[in-house]
Amino acid sequence: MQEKTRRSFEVFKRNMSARGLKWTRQREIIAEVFFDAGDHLKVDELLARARRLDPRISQATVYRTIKLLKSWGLAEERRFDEGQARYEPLQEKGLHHDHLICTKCNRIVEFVKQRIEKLQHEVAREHGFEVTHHKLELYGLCADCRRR
Amino acid sequence: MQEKTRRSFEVFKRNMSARGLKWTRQREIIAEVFFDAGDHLKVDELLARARRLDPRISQATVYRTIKLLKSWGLAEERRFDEGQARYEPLQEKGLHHDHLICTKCNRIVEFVKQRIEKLQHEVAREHGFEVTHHKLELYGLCADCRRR
DNA sequence: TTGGATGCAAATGCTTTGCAATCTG
DNA sequence: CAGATTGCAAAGCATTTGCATCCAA
Repeated sequence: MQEKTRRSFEVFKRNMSARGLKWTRQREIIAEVFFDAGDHLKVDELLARARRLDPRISQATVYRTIKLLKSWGLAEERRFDEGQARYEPLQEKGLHHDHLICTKCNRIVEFVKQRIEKLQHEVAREHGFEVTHHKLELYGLCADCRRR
Repeated sequence: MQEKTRRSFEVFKRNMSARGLKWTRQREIIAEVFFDAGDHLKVDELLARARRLDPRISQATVYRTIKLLKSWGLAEERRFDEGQARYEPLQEKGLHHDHLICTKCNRIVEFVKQRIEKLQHEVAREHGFEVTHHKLELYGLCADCRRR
């Protein structure tokens, strides 16, 4: 298990006991797989990886566990232009990032651009809005796919 | 019917005959309601309005008509943080805009910010990407809801 | 007349939920 | 042991589709 996985893992575990919830084999496996992946996994991918460690894990449990992770700020749901949602481990708060998505190979690259965030707040202010969160997705071809 | 509605309406009609498709009562009503609304309608809202003009129109036909509108660049599908998609009439090409969405009253405000678009291309270039389209949504409270 | 269009209901794909059986604290 | 959790299958939603009927060209 990677170091950052361990940290998130512990937070998850602590949240469980703090709320009188139970620490089960399923939750342990799902959390480990999820935090270790670091990727933008879909539920079926997460389920497949979890089942390598224990074939009896059900899809329902994966959905239920993700819901807990989301509610405690440990996971974020992303909906790109696909049918299913993807989930991504959230490390420390405040480090918001956005995504570049290759429409050919589905590669997902994260980026941070302070100046864009600033301009967003500027736009919001002009319209009297107070922004709580935002979504910025850039779709196109990645370097590899452009060459082909 | 508004003037801009009429223009889109004619483009739609011309596309029909040019492709050997038929101009039906349903398509006429759905297109008129859609272009006149100018808003970000959900399918059930569009259906309700269409049924005021003809109660027999089916949901399936609304979905099928929207699919045509999308494929000809006359409608754009938007997926904010809701279950259902919203559709918006697309006037002339090239005038891209983004959205501010009030999480309390669901008001949707459109905006254009050239400098953000520029920065997006800059980010893409840094990562070797070639952007074809993007999605920028700012969620928060609108001026009215902030006061309350 | 005839192939496209419609309405209906059934089918989909993703996600959620009810419930009996099974575990954890 | 009580109450939380799980697996399973059924239910929910938004959207799509098969098919018999209908209609525009």
